[in-house]
Amino acid sequence: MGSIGEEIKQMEFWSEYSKLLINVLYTASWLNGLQNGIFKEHKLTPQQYNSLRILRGQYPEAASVNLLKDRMIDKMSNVSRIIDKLKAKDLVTRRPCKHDRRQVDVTITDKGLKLLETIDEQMVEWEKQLHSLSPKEATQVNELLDKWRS
Amino acid sequence: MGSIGEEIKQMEFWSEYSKLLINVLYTASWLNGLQNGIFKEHKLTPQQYNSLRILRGQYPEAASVNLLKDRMIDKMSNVSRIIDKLKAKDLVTRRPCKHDRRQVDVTITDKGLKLLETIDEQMVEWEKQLHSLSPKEATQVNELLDKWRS
DNA sequence: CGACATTAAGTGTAAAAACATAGATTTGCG
DNA sequence: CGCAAATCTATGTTTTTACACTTAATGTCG
Repeated sequence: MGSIGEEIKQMEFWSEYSKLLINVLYTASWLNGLQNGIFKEHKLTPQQYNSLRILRGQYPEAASVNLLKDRMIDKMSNVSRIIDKLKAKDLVTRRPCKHDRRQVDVTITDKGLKLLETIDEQMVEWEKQLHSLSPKEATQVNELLDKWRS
Repeated sequence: MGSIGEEIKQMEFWSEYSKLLINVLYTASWLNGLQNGIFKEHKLTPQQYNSLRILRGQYPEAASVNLLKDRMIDKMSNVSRIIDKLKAKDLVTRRPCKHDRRQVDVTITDKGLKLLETIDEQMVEWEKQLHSLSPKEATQVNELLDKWRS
């Protein structure tokens, strides 16, 4: 636990909402740090991984750059260049969309699917570290975060 | 609500922990996006803001670069350069520490304190948008996130 | 004291993010 | 149809991050 974690608990005079704000940002950063260990092994950035996951969700259909952008965790990403990197590693293909020549069809390759499978295995192991909440509690946080954003 | 938010709810076959992982990352990105609006007005990055907040917490004491690093939400930040930027705007001072000449004493200036006060006001207004949870629910999420990280 | 490990802060560099904008295509409407 | 607005992707540029390394100072232990 970092010192911020301690600090969050001590901010008695702050509103619960301020605490929640910082707590969520801090927890996300903590998760990112942990995940990066796995990503780095495969020379992927979190965003590249995120893109591949979305593309797998569409497979065997293609996804447009815009669809990717909409579904990315980080909306500000420059998807074109992320695709460039993935294409350079043969993890995706990119070809013009037939029905709308402005669009581009991005599809995950077998190599990309295989890489995700490998990472899946590691993720399953890694996620076991995160079971300090009961499934019920995890569900509860999920529901409350959804409600918060609504 | 972005499409990921919808998607999270639909991932019925995933473990609650996977959902929670993505949900926290997504919520943090959502919050960052909202906050950036305020920061940009004042030409601050989230990390510069974070540093200023920590320095205000220490005021009128100084903070070492290491103390800042430990308390930053994002641990990977290069604090030296963040301080450079803040110093260039006269929001902090930097002077050698007397007791340990390796260390540097970083202190928030009056200008920095004043800037934070301005931002505080905006934040209070902004945070009102985040009251779709009851205080009790906010407390609950805070407790559960703390437990999750432990 | 003196060699060696440790700690603190800063820097060089390549990669990635942020932001604005361009170029090409499609859409909608008079 | 024909033109303006909207949409989709890509690119140029600046700033920030990630990571390895350097320099300086302190701590440790013989």
